[in-house]
Amino acid sequence: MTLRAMTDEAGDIEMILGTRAVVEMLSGKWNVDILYLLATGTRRYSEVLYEVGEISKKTLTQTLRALERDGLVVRREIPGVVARVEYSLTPLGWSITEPLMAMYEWAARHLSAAGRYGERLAA
Amino acid sequence: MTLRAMTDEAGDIEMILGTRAVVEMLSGKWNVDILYLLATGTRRYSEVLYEVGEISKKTLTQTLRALERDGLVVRREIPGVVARVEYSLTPLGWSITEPLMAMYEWAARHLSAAGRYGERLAA
DNA sequence: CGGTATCCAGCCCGATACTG
DNA sequence: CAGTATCGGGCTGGATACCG
Repeated sequence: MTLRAMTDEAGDIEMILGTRAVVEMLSGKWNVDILYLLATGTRRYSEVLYEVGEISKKTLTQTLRALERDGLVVRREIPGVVARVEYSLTPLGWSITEPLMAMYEWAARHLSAAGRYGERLAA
Repeated sequence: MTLRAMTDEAGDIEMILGTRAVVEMLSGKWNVDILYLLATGTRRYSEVLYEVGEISKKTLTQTLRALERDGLVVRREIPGVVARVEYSLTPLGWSITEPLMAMYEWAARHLSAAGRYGERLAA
């Protein structure tokens, strides 16, 4: 669907609000990383901490809580002697991989050729 | 294309970097608004200032410069007695409306049903 | 193990005032 | 008209230490 066809049937304001909402859900230094990680399977807190890299525990908790509030991630406590928590994508979380793919494909077609996102983030 | 098919042929790191790059280009309070505005046609600085709403001149200039550095927007000075500058989308700027549409469509399908976009969702 | 509590630096963004 | 200069508040994210 094109932008033009879109603007004909949806108010520009709704488009702005909707798009902004998605961008905000994905904004933050680690949101995309965590979403992609959980898309490869459920992880425990400490696994996310280790696999994401240099993220601090505070920031990890903050980010996971935000993703949870947005309905993209579920937090599940596993009963036991020691604390054990698992995080995984919700159906909504899975569905957002579609726009995520659209973004990646766009970047691959328009940015990677120019080597334009190599310096954006050193992970 | 699915996430799974994607991860098979592209490194996870490239996916993260590419997606992050797009999110960063769109992050910021006014980026999406300005992109959608310019998608409806070229505007002068003062027109953008008025049509976007409560944005300050400083922030508008900052945002336009950032979009320009990212190659999404062109700035053109029109010779004349008084200063006059026009902003419009580049081909790259036009092309990014595709992921933008993907985000809006996702929001329309998954978020608008739950009410306002500002609200959080239940899992 | 899976978090909180605290402190703190940096940046994003706005308000206001001034300029070629 | 299209900015820049300056000031400052608020939020984000990291460092470190502590806890059930």
